[in-house]
Amino acid sequence: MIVDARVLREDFVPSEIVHRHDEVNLLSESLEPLLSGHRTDPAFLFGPTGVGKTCLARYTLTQLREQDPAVRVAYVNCWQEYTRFRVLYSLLESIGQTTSIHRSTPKDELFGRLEAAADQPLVAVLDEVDQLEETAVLYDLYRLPHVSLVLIANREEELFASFDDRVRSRFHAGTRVQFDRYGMDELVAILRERATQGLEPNAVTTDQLQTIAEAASGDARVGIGILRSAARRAEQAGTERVTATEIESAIPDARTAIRRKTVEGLLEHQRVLYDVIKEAGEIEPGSLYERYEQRVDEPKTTRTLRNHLTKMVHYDLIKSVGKHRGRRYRLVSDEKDETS
DNA sequence: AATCCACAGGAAAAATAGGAAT
DNA sequence: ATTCCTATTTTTCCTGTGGATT
Repeated sequence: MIVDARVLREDFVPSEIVHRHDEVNLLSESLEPLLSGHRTDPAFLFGPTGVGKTCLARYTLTQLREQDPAVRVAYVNCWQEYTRFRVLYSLLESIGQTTSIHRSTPKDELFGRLEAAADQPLVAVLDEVDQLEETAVLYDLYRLPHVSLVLIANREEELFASFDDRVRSRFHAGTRVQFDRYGMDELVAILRERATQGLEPNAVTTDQLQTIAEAASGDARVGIGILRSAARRAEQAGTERVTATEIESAIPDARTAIRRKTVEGLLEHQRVLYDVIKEAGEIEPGSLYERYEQRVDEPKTTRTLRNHLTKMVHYDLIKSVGKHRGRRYRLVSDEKDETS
């Protein structure tokens, strides 16, 4: 059933990009100065989740490296690496300069090393850059002449709103590539590509891919997740073809799997908060804090709970409705994704 | 309309952590 | 083992906001 499982992973980068030729061209044009040894203006990739921003960045940069292997590429996900230290560390890591760096190395030391590695140009791809808490690091990187930036985020306005003035004025220049939601047939084509590479021939029909694409509503990540999950079920059952019921049951899988993963990654105290909210359905902050304190040996202050809560809102696990006095917390509703 | 006050969230201080240097 | 150093997390202190209450 499954021939090549890698193809169905969401971080898989296909050898050919479907339906995004204009975007590829825009990005590679903006990176062109690197081939003649110049730095580039920062490039921005904007668009909702699952429209291929990350995938396209990876693809374009591997192509660039084929033309000029001297260019180094570092890929940083700012969701996990959201401090200045971690971003710099992560960049050094990918150019192999991380030896003898430890917890007590000052940030300036990290910056200095990056500065010293000017012999080869470096393209730093900062994914989910709107999650970055210390945007000052962007200014740092901007000052390095051998570092070129590719910034990936959902929306331009929100990204720039989080910048401080220094950063904002520097980043006004640069190429912007806007990604739109995939249309139904585009998504089907993408899924078809994955199916022919990853599954046995005729494992899924185009009609079935259509169903998946509809359920994914333009989000390729979700679509591929559904396909993967359905294929796994089919393999478990030992059949040669995916059945309609396998697809039906794979649809909720894809969404809950993502959530379960993030819930597992929560800290213990955050988990308690999550559980309390889950049990209550909807709860006002006051009694949320109360119940939390009853459940935990050494409760944290309400201030840090508030920090945890805003983080969990970021993770899209919970939602806060209302402001100030009348605020309530609840789990983010499963069903529909409202357009953000 | 005026006043509470429950809450959010910023800033800065303080506690914690953990590797390095001695 | 002890001290030092810095990133990170938690607490303390605080201000502003807008819904609730009178």
